[in-house]
Amino acid sequence: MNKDNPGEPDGGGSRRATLKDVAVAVGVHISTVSRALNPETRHLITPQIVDKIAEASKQLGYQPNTAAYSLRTNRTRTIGVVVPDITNSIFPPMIRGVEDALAPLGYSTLVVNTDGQPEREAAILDTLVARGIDGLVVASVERENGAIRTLASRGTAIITVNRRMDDPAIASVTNDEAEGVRHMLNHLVALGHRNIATIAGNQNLSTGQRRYDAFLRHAVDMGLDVGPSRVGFASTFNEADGERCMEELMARGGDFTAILCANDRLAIGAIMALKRRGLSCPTDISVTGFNDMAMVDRIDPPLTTVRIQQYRVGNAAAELLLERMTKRSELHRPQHLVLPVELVVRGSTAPPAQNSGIVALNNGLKSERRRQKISAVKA
Amino acid sequence: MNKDNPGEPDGGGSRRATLKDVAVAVGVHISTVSRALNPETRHLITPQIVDKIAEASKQLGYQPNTAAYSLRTNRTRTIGVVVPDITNSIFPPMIRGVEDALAPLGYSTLVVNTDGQPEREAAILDTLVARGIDGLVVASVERENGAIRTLASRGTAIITVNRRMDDPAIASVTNDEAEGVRHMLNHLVALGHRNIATIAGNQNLSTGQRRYDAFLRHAVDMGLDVGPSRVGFASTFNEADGERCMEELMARGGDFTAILCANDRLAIGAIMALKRRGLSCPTDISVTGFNDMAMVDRIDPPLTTVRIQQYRVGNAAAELLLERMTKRSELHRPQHLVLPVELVVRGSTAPPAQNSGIVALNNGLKSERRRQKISAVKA
DNA sequence: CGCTTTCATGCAATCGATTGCAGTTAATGC
DNA sequence: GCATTAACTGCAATCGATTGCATGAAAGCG
Repeated sequence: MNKDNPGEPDGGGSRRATLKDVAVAVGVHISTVSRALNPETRHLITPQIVDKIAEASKQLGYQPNTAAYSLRTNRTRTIGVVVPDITNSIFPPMIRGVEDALAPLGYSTLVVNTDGQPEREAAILDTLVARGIDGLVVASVERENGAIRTLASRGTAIITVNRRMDDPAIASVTNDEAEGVRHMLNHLVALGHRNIATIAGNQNLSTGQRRYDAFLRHAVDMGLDVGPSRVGFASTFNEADGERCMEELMARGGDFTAILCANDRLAIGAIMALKRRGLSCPTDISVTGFNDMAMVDRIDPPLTTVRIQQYRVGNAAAELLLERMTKRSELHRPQHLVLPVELVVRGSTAPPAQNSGIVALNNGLKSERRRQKISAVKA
Repeated sequence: MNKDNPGEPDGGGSRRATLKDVAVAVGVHISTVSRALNPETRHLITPQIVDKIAEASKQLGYQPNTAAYSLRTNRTRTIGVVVPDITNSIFPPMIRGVEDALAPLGYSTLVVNTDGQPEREAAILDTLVARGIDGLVVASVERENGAIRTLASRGTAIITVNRRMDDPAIASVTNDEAEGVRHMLNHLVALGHRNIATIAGNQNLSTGQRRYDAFLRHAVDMGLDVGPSRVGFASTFNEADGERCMEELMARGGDFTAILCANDRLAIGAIMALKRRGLSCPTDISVTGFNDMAMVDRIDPPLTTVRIQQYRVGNAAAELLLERMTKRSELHRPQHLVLPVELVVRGSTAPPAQNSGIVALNNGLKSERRRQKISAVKA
């Protein structure tokens, strides 16, 4: 009486086997099959029957219908991963970190891009919750985000990764930005730099804000001069903005011998700006990055940077998320995991040259040097 | 009588509104609501009622339950994207190409990694079909793959992207490998190279095979000598294997002045091997890549390579897939789209030096040159 | 040997949508 | 003014699983 022919395991266009098919094959009720196939309820069924059901279900190639399962249980075993742009190479390792933790447990991952546009992000979050995702890993979040807050307050399991919100109620896994900046400043000072500029990132992002804060705090602690003429603000974490900021800083006088950039892409842009001006990194100016994204060890010059744990940050986020998705009974205390970072010294930093810095060069002579020095006076 | 309180649009832990909620709010049957909300069937309902329903549904924040929809219609509006490793930077642009084409139409994308392991791929494909995906974009496919073939023959919409199967029945969107290789050989010959080696990719992959075939064919056409001593085979498209192959080729004599690598990562490995040996690219040996993956324009030396259309290849695949998913009625003729490629000349290629090549150097003198020449004799 | 308890299984409701069919109402034709 | 048709809307089955409850049989007990 069945509309199609199940029974054969691999027929041409044959319907997928259902619980019912297995049930009639074995001669039991579908609820028995359901219980026998579910490890949680298997003990309710006579072992011999369980065996027969297992056999038949294998035979028929039975695979549970996800939609039916979701409809009934309200769980999809799907999570959403929201990134600004998968094309930005720091995100894929995070995504893999998430997937590798969750896939073995039967979860699938919906990956979506926001391009850093909050409105788009809001729309995307809507689609994801409409799809009934069990949890959300968000790498694109700004420091304040109403959509995320309402979702979280409604009980959706959410973890932000790499970035965090100001609201401490939203759990996060991030890197130790402050330590990274401190290490980097130490490194530069140890090389003899005293006049250090910075290209700060977008201050609406926790990464941008925290790295800049740390720069200010630690620079002062180390007795360095920081003034507005030594700070450029990038609105986007990309090469073009790095270039723009570097040019601005140079135009403003540029009495510095090193520049700490809030991430690798800004640093790359900064180096391009230097090159364009006929200056060289690190000979004239030391440039540092942050993140240690792929390939920055192979560029020219190899970038000195702070290595964040891109994969692990995603992996850890997935594990926290898992907790929140499963034992959603116990009320979730806010959780904030901060992973340690590591300084990676490469070729883009060097001791300040006798007469290095840009001031020297601003005053006319391109590749020649002058004596008027500010940098590395009495390191 | 309702278990929870819908009605308020944004309540605390309130249930999601269903068709039923909208129906009682308006005072019609749920089937009417369903039809009114579906553009296809909207015309069956009185306009005023449609308006009231639209109003109420907005008011209640109604969003259709995906699981219920899928269960009933057997369509999930979800597609699977299978890549070897999202961390490999040529894949993210393809994935974005797919997403950007499909997301506006309400499709979501499940991204999964195979790590190039066929067994893992098979298991992953199983999960995807178990989830009832409407279509599949596969970037990880080898030239022969039984799992894909059975899926396709059972009616699943499938497109392979970047790579293709030998079986012409499986639709694909790829790049013009042969043209890329031809352009590159032309470029090298124009520079004066006559002795050109190659590091071929995995021959189980269409990219590896086609690029190598093209190398052989066009090299012969151009009257170049190619012998076994000038061919290295990489089993994996990565830097380590490129390095290994380059070392082997050098150990074997290395009577060549340029080497064409089957992709950028192999080229990077080759350049590392040269550096390690104290040789320089392009002064001693010209090295070329394929793909133009991100950042190879910034490495040292900037890589001469063939630009494939990473984003467009994914984008086009999504569009073909869409056709196959929607009008699945008409029988699908095999489709193979091949996108044009472009030569990108950068710093890793140069005319052969007077006494360049490795033979010269193998015979003892490191950076010095000898007269015994094979290269660029009478170009 | 009869009664209670336990264990295994079946029954049927349910999740939230879609859709063929039936029924109602209104409109039209003559 | 009545019959016929058209236009809406409602009814109810259905998709495939899960699960509380009921029922049946077997086992234990006195």
